[in-house]
Amino acid sequence: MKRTTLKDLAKSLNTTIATVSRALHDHPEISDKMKSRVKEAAALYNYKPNTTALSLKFQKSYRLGVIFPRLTHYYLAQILSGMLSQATKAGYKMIIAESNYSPDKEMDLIQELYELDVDGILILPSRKLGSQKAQLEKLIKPDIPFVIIDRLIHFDNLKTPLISSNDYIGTKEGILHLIDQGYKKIAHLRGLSSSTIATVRVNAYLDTLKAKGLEFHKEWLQTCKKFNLNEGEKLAVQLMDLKNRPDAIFCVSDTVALGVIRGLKKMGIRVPEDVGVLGFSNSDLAQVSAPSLSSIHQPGRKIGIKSIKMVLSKIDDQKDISNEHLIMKTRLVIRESTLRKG
Amino acid sequence: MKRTTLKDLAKSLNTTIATVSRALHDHPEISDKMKSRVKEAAALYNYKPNTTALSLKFQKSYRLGVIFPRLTHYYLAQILSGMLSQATKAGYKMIIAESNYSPDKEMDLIQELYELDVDGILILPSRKLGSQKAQLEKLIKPDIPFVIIDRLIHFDNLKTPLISSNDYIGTKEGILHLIDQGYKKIAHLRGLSSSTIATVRVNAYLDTLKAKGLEFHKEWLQTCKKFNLNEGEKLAVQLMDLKNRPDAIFCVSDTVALGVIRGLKKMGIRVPEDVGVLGFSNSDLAQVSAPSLSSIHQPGRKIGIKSIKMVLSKIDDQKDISNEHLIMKTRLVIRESTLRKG
DNA sequence: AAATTTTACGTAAACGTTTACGGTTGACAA
DNA sequence: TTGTCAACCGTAAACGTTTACGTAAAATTT
Repeated sequence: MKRTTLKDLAKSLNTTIATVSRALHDHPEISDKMKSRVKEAAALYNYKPNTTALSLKFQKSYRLGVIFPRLTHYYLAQILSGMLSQATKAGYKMIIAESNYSPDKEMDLIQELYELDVDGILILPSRKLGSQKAQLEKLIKPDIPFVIIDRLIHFDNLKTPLISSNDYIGTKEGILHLIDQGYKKIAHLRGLSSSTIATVRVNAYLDTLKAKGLEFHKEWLQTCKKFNLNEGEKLAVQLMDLKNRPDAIFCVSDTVALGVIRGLKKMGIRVPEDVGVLGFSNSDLAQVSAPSLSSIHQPGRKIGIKSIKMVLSKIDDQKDISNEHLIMKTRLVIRESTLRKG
Repeated sequence: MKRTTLKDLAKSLNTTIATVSRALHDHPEISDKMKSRVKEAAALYNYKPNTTALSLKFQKSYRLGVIFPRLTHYYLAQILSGMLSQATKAGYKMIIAESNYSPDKEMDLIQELYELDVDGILILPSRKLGSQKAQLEKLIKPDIPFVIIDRLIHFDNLKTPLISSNDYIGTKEGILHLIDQGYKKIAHLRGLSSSTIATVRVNAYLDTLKAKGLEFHKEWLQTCKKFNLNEGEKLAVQLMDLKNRPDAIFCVSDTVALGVIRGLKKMGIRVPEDVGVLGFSNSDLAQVSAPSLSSIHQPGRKIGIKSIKMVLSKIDDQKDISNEHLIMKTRLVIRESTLRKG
């Protein structure tokens, strides 16, 4: 009924725990005969080492902590899924916490993770983080690897590895696609100014417009705060009320994009014929909407997998990762909402 | 730098580990003076007990294992979110695994969870489970609590607690709402016949039709296999090709429902004016679709929370939970896709 | 044959806890 | 004075591992 231990094996073989342990690890000072006897017994009694005892012995918890702002978003769940598969493969367990987009909660959770003796921490910081950056920096213990995902946060006195998608190129490809489809007046509903990633996208947007010689008006660049349907709808109406109307809208998220489409429809504006709409993240929402939504796919699973690999390369192989910046390729997924040619 | 241990406290107070431990636990054979000295030092050095050592000592891992078919579905992520918050609150960690809807993978994962010494297992079995039921039953160890979520599986020689939403009443309310909106020919795209829950919904559907004296044709009851957009679309076309067309379609999931809406639209059929469409689960897809989708909300978070509470009532309080069947209330969320009156 | 090395295994400490048991003080009663 | 009994604290074992160190027998060298 109870799990077999080294002691059980030792007793049944009339030897000691030490010998059994060494035999199982193919220690050179154990005879081949003893090794095979031990391994046979281990297989017979289905011996599995007790991970708790190993943790205590090696002062390693084999636990990784990760803080998500939320789990019910497609992209974030994809990241989690990638993390879990990779961590499990490497014999690590994950402790998952939800910050609910609250920077304060994040700080508390980091503390709790340290108290649980995690061997590493991964975090997807809230986009509302800003003034609390310094506070966050103080919490980080340099001897425990700390990886930041999906944000580009640079601390003053501390280097931390970063992982995100390449939103600059992703955005650029998206805008080029819009231009290719004949859209000439492209608006952008951007993310918070406190988010470096939002700024990266804005820069890519502006750079591409300029490179292609397209016009730009500052009324075409609006900032989202709620990131929900209603906000998209309102901003769409606002954009269409301008005397110089845009003919395409590049949105910070799929949800906002769907709000935009809803707003446009209510005003009798056709998508994609009159106005093109481009989302971001390629969530499950994109393909079910009507019209289906073109979007910039972020490789969530890959980001999850890579981030775990990075943490473990530090933990298991003492690799210095403090300067690593992993920027993963996006992929433009073209659907109906931007397709008015061919 | 390193974490404070009982040994550290003992040394700094010139006493022994045993005394420190007892003082922290308010043992009666420790003087009040010593207690306050110890507690003061513990606070000063920020002592936190080592969970690994406790696990080893008490032969409890404080880990719960849970197997999800997938994490990127809204409803499932909600359940996970509820589980995590409750487990954390109780000082337990969760080991999460993804079965990818494969019964074989599920079996493997259960084994792996046992090897990780989990104190309890929760599982959302694949809907394709069927012939493997007996095999699953054999894997279950009676001394480790095993809770089945979102399915109604009854084993031959073993009682396991079940948790799910009350799909019978949920379905009934949904159908009654359709009837209330004037729909008279209601079709149902059902789940797999191997799923007890799918059968419950079919029964509720049939019972309600009969109770209200509505007509039923067996062509109106079709079985989904893929549960994706395309399948919904195809089945919608199929239903509309019948000489006796239904005027409402109750779907097994929101995704299928959105596929149905897409199919209907392509055929020029208006939703909800000509045909009403009702989904299930109330995922994030429901509110963003056009028209927005009425759906039957399943209380994911609550199910997650309750299931953890149930497992822990067995682990921590030795409560017998083998006969527990927790059936949670659903909530009908009425949106545009079924609303053709007022 | 004696000295030396090698081979192969056992002993015990350590990781951080809890707790049964033992032991030392002092107060109080006989 | 001697004995009894709390009150209070220390010793050590246990949970399941790994591993430095010790040690016996066997193999090799002189």
